[in-house]
Amino acid sequence: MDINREIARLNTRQKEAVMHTEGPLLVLAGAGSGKTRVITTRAAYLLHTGIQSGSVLAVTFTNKAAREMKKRVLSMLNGKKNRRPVISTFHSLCLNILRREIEHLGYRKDFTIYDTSEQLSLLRSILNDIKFHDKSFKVESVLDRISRSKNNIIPLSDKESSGQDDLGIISDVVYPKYHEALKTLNVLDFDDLLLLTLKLFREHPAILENYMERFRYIMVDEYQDTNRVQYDFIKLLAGERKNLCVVGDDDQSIYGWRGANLGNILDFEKDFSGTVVVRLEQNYRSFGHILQAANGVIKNNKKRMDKSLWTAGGAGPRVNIFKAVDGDDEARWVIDRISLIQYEKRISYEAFAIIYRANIFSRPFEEALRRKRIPYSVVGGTSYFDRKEIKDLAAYLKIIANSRDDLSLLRAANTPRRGLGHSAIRKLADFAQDNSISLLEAFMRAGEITGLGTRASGSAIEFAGLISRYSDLFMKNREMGKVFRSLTEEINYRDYIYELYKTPEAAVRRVENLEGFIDSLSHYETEGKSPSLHGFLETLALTDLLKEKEEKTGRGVTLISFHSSKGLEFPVVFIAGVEEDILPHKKSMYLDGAVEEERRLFYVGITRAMKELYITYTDHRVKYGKNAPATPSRFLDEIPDEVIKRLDGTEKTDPKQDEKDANDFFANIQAMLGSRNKN
DNA sequence: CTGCCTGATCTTTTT
DNA sequence: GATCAGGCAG
Repeated sequence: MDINREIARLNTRQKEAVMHTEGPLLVLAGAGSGKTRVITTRAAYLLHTGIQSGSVLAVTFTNKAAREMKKRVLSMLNGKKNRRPVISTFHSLCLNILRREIEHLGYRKDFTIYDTSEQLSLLRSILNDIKFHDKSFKVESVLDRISRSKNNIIPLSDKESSGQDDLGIISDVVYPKYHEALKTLNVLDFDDLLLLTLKLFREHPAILENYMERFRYIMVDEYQDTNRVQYDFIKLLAGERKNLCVVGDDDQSIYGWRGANLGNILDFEKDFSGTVVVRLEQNYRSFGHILQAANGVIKNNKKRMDKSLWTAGGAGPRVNIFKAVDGDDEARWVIDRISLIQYEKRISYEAFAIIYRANIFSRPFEEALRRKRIPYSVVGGTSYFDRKEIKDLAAYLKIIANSRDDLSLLRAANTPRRGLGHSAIRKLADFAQDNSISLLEAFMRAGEITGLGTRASGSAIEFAGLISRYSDLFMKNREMGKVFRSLTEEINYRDYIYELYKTPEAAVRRVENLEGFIDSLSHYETEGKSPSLHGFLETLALTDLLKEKEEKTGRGVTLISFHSSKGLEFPVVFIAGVEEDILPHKKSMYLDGAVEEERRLFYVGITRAMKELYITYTDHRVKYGKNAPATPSRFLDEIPDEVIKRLDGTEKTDPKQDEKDANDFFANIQAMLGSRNKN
């Protein structure tokens, strides 16, 4: 594909964004306005104008976005493989920098990364150590506080108005201990990746200078989702040159609750003088009526940059609103409707999505779908619980890669059981402490520990031997997959699985996971340029291999939360449970600005729809076991009357309008089938 | 260790 | 009302 032809296909605004290469640029990209296309074309264009390969940096939040962009840029750069931008997530960009430079901060180079569950077990063990057993505090909330303070995003109101609450006090006590523990374990958490890179840049201007020289053109995707640390990092890297292009949509900022700072995008012009602002308002996704509904809703927000979506396409059918009796009725009605549309119009089930506020609402829809034997897939939820075997084996790999990771060592040492009980572990840990050595070294020297039984010390020594033997093998051997397989065989992990899971089906599934895990290592090894165990563990930490597989297998009707739906599109969308206390959520009503975020959520949901949009709510809904009356969401009133079609007899509809709607819909089936891949 | 009971909680999620 | 974590007894 030729870059000039690509540019010729853009609209005026998009072109403006692509061709404006020097100085700060803010691209306000409305939903469905071809945002990704602009970023990728811009990257390709920059390289085309002769800018050095590797000087163009595009930062995203998710691996999925990064992957998609790489693919598209690559296809535009056909024949010029030597020219390619750096496209990376915040986290993996920082990880790469730290791998190279972290010694300047007094850390070791061979660190490994802890995921959330490992952070939690570390915290639990710290709380145990300080004999803090107050069960009114959840470890999760302590971790949340620590993470917030690491990201420098605790709202002032927390510290000042409410004073220091109890959770804050305990978090303040635990934070330094947690930090210290990570350092001795030679481990970083996700927040550290960003935070330490920022620290590195601040404390070592020469290093920052290096990276500023390297990345001369910076682009940031989903800028409305950046937090304080990310903002500082980008600002520092952009330096005086300020060839910084940020792309985002303040109207789609829905992650304020986890630290995203809407101010970053709203104040961009102020922060970077001379900013050029380009608004992308032409929408290529949805019919006009859907956009009118979206515009009508979002314009009620005070904190936003004024803009409004439009389409060169048709108005399409009106937005359908249905009031159900209760939650079950709502689910039944939605599924009947899906069934009807799919039968009449011969569209595949993949064309439908049901969007809700909280994952718990998927339940009645799942049941109704199952009853009708309609295929579906639920996106999100916490399904990553059932991967114990992955965590077990990852613990082995982690202690092999990082001999200081005591926590992983403990997990590995007892799975499968190796006859090392509480007291033996206690003695080993004390010995390590007294001699200020790592736990693994203590295992090696278990023979020296007085009061440790011969059986226990034998076990410990044997385990330490196993780890060091495999450390060597992983270092030397080029076939890590094979080495790993022999490790799992040596520890009889398969037998352990069969022992653990009574039913054969469960055991078989686990064994499949085990096999899949080994395969993913082999696969990583053959794909990558210079594979290493550390590299594999990084991929594991920064990308969820299992989850990505699930995404691909996603079949049938999609059940999804507002949050997860961002960035996706579906021909026919149902938004369910549009009621007060659900949307806006009950807990958002007291928080300043939170209702506006709820409104954005609704806006995101509406703008997922390409051809048809259905909004449902109920008269009564079962809440906490009680059947309580429900009130339609205040946001419903914000949709202009003329684009609404009531399907519940609340309003008399003009039969002629109905016929017109049906015709519009029919006329667009072709488009619906052929336009899944926009842009 | 396992399984049962009790009580607390009931938004959203990526890396 | 359902679910899950943590406590406690066996």
